Amino acid sequence: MSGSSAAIRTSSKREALLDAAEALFARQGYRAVGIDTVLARAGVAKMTLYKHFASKEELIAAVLERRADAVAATLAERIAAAPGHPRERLLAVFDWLEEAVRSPGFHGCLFIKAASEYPAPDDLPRQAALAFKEGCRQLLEGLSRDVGAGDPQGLARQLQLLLEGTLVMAFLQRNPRAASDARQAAMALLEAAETTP
Amino acid sequence: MSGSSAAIRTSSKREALLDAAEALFARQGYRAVGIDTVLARAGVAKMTLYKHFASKEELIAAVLERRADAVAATLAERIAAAPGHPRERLLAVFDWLEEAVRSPGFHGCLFIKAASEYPAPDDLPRQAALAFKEGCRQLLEGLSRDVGAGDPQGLARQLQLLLEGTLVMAFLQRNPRAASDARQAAMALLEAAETTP
DNA sequence: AAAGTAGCAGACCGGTCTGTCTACTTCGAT
DNA sequence: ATCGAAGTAGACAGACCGGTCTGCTACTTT
Repeated sequence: MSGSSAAIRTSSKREALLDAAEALFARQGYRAVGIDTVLARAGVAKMTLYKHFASKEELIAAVLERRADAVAATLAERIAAAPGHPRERLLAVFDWLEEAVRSPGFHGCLFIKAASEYPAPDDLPRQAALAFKEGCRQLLEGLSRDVGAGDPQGLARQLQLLLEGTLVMAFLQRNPRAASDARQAAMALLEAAETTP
Repeated sequence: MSGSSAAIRTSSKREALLDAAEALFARQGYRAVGIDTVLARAGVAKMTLYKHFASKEELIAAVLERRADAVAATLAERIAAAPGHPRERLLAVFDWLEEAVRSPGFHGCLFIKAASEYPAPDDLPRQAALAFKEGCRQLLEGLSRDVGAGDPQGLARQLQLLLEGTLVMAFLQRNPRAASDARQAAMALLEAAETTP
């Protein structure tokens, strides 16, 4: 089995580590969870972890990158499945948000928390978080352009504030209501941006 | 000096500890900073810390409570100083936000980060964060009522999303632009809420 | 002057952290 | 059958953690 270094990148042990790490970090925080806890949950030996990742920080970064890809794929899917009207496609993002926040596995935004715990500019987790949020912004900007907003970049940034605010408040209050508030606010901003070119 | 327990609560050592802790926690995170680092910065002995606070977690909670009071006082002041029009008073909150986010001492919201690092429902820091954000919501609700919004509670929750989103994005991007986006979005939401009672 | 107290420095405790290393097993490919 | 890679268990290092405890100093109150 898997003798090449390409295979290492998709090793089942590697996936098990990422699964365990993501679940534990999401629930308890990054610094609060030790390597040994991750190993025990993944059923993997310590040396195997350090064969795949140079350090705990790189493990965290890998978790974030995998999660970023998963979110991007899900969002693309939802947008493609939405009715053709650009407005509906943009609102599909907020529909996804509502679902994400309602999910029992939701324990706050993995990226925001990562940046909170590794705040130095050159910390890997912070960089991964920044890259992900920039990707979200670009997605919203494209959708904003499609709806014909006068200032699609500005609208995208405003919508992102609603999105991030929802992630924070839903986590803090343990209550998904923020998501419907965000959707309603997004519609209002959308209307204002459409009529004010 | 200060022999009574009332005096202990305003001891200069206590203030020094809170000052040092707040500065260090804000910059590096709560779990990343050890007790000894706080002690060294405050110039205080370990036993003195544990005379004032039962644990590190209670120190953190005390930092958050003091900060909550300070923010509430500043906000009340700004609102009182704003022109009489209710709309201007509400926007004064966003003016404060812009200043807070522009300040060189800004390293993200102390409360959001506390909840990220101590996410269990019965963790003191999380509870302090929740209480503070609820206070913010109530403040916004009062101001929303004053401007004559049809649904002041809903508007307040929407505005809070913008606020929290700004704190997150300004921290992540190390860029205060989010604050002006939030202000602009707030004005749009305000207008929509005024005309749609 | 005497007594009490707030604060000091720093040793100390048990435990946990990340990361390294060794010796052994498992198993597929040759 | 054998060789080598991947993985395992677990000891180990060295640092650091939060928290406790013991003396000692200096000052305030009586």
